[in-house]
Formats: sequence, structure tokens, C-alpha cells
Amino acid sequence: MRASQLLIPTLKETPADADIPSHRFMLRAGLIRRLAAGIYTWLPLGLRVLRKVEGIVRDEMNRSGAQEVLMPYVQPAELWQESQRWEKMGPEMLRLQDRHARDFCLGPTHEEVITDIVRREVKSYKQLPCNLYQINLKFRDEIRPRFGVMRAREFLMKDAYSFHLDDASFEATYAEMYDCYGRILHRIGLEFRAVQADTGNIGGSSSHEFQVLAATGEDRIAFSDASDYAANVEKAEAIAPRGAKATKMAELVRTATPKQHTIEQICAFFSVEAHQTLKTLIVEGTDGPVALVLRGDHELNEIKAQHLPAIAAPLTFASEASIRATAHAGVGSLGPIGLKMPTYIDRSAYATSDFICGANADGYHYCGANWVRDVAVDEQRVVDLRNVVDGDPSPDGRGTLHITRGIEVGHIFQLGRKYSETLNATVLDQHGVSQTLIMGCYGLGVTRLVGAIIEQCHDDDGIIWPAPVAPFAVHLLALNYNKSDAVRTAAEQLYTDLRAAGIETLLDDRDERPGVKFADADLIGVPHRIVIGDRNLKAGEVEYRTRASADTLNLKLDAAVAHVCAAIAK
RNA sequence: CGGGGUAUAGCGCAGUCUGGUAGCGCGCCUGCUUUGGGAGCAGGAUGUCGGGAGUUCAAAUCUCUCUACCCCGACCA
Repeated sequence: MRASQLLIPTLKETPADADIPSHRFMLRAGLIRRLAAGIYTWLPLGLRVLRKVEGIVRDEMNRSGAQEVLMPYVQPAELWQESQRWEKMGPEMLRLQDRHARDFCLGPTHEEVITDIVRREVKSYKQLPCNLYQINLKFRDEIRPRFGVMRAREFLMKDAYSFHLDDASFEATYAEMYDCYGRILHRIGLEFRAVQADTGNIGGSSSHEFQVLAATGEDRIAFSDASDYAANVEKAEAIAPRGAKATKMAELVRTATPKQHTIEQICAFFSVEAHQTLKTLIVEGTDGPVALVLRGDHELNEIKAQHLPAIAAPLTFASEASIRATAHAGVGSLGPIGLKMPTYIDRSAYATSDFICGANADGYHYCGANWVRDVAVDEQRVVDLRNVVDGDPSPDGRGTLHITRGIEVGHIFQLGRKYSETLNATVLDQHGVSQTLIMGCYGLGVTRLVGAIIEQCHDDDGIIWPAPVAPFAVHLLALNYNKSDAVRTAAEQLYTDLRAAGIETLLDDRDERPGVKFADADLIGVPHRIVIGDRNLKAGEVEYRTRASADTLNLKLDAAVAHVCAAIAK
């Protein structure tokens, strides 16, 4: 296509509200424009990329045996009431009414609709397993949309739902989807990790997130350097550090520590490291407050805590007043010794000896404290409470964990019979007995993927598209196209020949100065570039380079197309 | 929803404290020059200063109010 006829509104300056590379470059390269918070228009160049990504996703989904459908974006309230989610979804679901005041919502997800279709149309076990997917808009009224298309309210998602008679069938499709997602990300050319994830409120053993590695990712993932163990930090199991307990315990000493509350202050006061201290957090339990004890240098994993039986969900910290009423001291002077409430102890905290902790009296701490001798311990309540940290042993016993940031682009999990039960989706089995379907759910954020690609593929000047998703394969920069007959003739010839060879080509035929064209080309990030200028044309040559490398190569005009075709094929 | 902030030309910003003619850079339009890394000169267009109310002779500026957006936390592809 001709740049002179394409709407590619590049920006020289960075819009003030964009602060991660993908958002900045998507705006600057003219891929998207914001309409409202978390709602974007995809401009021609952006849409070309989006369609490429979509194409790869569709291709691999079809290859895996899934069938594409397209479900309504506007969904009736009745279905959601039937699944009991009309109320439960809360304000995240955008609701609207039609002219007859009937309730509808913009689909935040499609479990209800797909289950409705399947319960109507799938009657026999012979029709199973069945894996249906769509690539469709979702609307989730996020509390805080941010980072451009990374966390938008309206976004394009590939969502697949599989239906099974038994667990073995589900496991097979789950594995198929796991592989499929890996193929998609691999084909795009992204560095990613499939990580174990929290199964949320559905439960079941299978749940994996597909995380694209990027410094700006919102998730933290832990992976072993010696095995294939990888998990979201939310989920990763924290093991007590290896290392022997003190053979000879120190004497328990109660010390006045006026105005020393934070771990930092205590460490400075006693001249010790944070791992020799313990912190005690008080949260609401199902029957009064509950204490959580962690090592001073560790941080609470709220999801793990929330899963504990005596703890109220969602996790809430006890108020200062209720802490005072039960512990008789303020936050900053709490500790497990003499504490009269159910107490969970993190494994690593339990592995600590001669520790410092609050004395449950304002302005006092204990030094040289030890479990069992000074605090009765219920072994049932020594649990995993903390986030793993870099350097922890891998829970599979092999290697050491490292932590990196990721962008969650995909999530696959087991739905069990949650929806099929409430919506009564059943089939008859071989024996003519009605069976409730088992379901799997496989989400992939297509618009988010575009953002994730840019996060991983850019430099200071702009985007560097991986070839499979690039909006064009070749960018022809015709310098002084409107002034030089030689340039125009050569550029038109290359443009015609490249297109004849089936190569997607962008011809910059705009009446712009060379500097503008170079800067825009870097921003837009088309993988292959040919510069046509009078300077080289005098020798019958044009200049070739890729976006990724600064190396340039002069080619004879009549050899350029063949050379570029070969470079693309490689 | 809690905490912090912003709103002035298409984009980036100054002006607000101390009320008095609406500004700068980039972009846009015209002309001339220039032409291998975001050109130079000259001329030009573009603003209900986020909306509403109030104080005042006079409000971008002070007061109240509403709205939108951004950043930090809990949700999620």
C-alpha cells in the first residue's frame, strides 16, 4: 500500500498518559487511538497486526481440532440469572436495557451462552468431546483500565470451551490446548512461560497461565533454574530454607524497644538482619481474629492465606481496635508468644530459631525466642503463607527459584461441572444414563497479545515487529519521491515487482523529507526496509537493511526483489 | 472503591500562587529555499482555558459543585 493514502498518524511526541513502551508506541506509530478509558479504536496499521495475530490463533486452534463459532456480544439477563451470576458478577458487568426495559449485558465472558448452545444441541456422548471457540469482543468494566490495550475494558479475546463426558477426555483436550497455546506464542516469536496458576474459585488441579516475559508485566512468576517448574508467585509453593536450627538456644529476653515498630526499625535497633525477626499479622477469621506469623523479610501471600480454613474470605486485616482488644498491644509490638488466638505459622518462620518478635506489649520485644520452648505450636498450623522470593529452593526439589515479570496473555483451566450443573447441560452416555458435562475453558487475550509483542520487541526508536505479525513485510522508503524521477521510477518498479511476488509492501511515497521517513519507518517497525535515493541510484543500487539490525547492504536495483524475497523466506 | 494528581489549540506544555489583551514548541495551511536521519525563512488558521454556579467593574487565575482522564492498591485475557 501507499503511505500517502494510508491513515498512519504518527506522533513525534509521546502522549502524556502513556508510560509503558507498548502503549507509547501504539499511540506514536498510529496503531490505536483512545475513545474512552480502556476503549480503543484500531487504526489501519494496528488492525493489520491484530488480524495477523488473530490469524495465527485461528490457524492453531483449528489445527487442534477446535471449531470456530461467533456468539453474541449482547446477552440477555435471563441466562445469567439462571447461572446465578447476574448478581454475582457485580459492577464489572456492564448492564443495559432494551426499549422494553428488558435487562441485557455486554458479554464479559461466554460460559453461559456456550453452555446454553451445547445443552440444546449436544444430546449424546457420541458428539463428545466438543471444543468450541470464538474470537470476539469482551467487555469488562475494569476498576482501573491502564497500559493501553494491556488492560482495556473492551478487548478482543479468543475463548474456547470444551465439553466432556469424563475427566480423561477433559485432560486430553486440556493438554491439546496447552500445546496449542505454546505453538501460537512460539509462532509469533515470543519468549514466554506456561506457569501453574491459582485455580481460583473453580478448583480442580489443572490451571496454567501463559506469561509473556516482560519487565512491565503485572504478574510475577517464579521458575526453577534446574527443572521445568514455573508458577505464578500467587501460586508458587514456598519451602522453608534448608539449614539447621540452632543447636543451642539463646536465652529468651524481654527488651524495651520504645517507638520501634517496623521490621526495619527493629533490625536497626538490634543490629540484626530481617530474617532473624518475625512479623505477626492479624486478619479476620471465621470466628474472631487470626494471627499469621511470617519471617520479617517475607511478604504475605494473600491468596494462600485466604485458602486457610479459619480465615474469612476475602482476606481483610483486623482493625487496630480489634487487635488491641485481643492482643493487648498495637501493630508493631505483636508476636506469637502468649498470643491468645488461632495462629498460623509460615514454614520459614517456623524454621527460624533465636528470633526477635513483638512481646504483645507496646514498646517491648523478645529476643532469643524459640518455637516449642517459648510458644506451643500446633503442627497443623505450620503452613505455606508467604510469597516465594528469588533464591528459594524450587518446590519440586530441583534447583533454585528465580523471579521474573510476565504478562498473562492466556489462561487455561478446568470448569468442572460448575456451569453444566446450574444450566443443566447433560448428555446420555453409552448406557442411556444422563451425565452432566465436564467443561474446560481456554482464554487468550488477542489485543493484549499485540501489546505484549511490543513490550518484548522494541527499541528506543520504535517497534520491531516479529515477521509473522508485521503489518507489512517490506517498507520502501523512496527519498524525494516527488522530486526525483529516477527515485520514483525505481520505487514504483520495486513496488510492482514485490507485490507481484506476493509480498506485503508499504511504499512511502509521501512528500516528506528523508529524516521524517526514516523516523517513521523505525517507529512503525516493518521488518525489511529498502531505501531508494538518488545517491545510490547513480550506481544503480538501493540500500537494504532490516529493522532489527543497523547493518546495511547495497543491492543492484534488479537484484533487490530476489534478495528481499530470499531474506523473507528465511 | 480508597489514596494521590491532572484538565489551557491536533500533540507536549507555560500562564493560576499575586484576577486586568490567550501564550510557547511541535503539528496543520500558503509561498520561497532545502532534500540520506524528525529542515530554514516569511506569512496564516485553530481555543466555549473540561461543564455549571458564585464572588468581582473584571475570572484560565479566587470559591463551590459536577464531569472526564491519569498514577498507586484489590480484579482479570
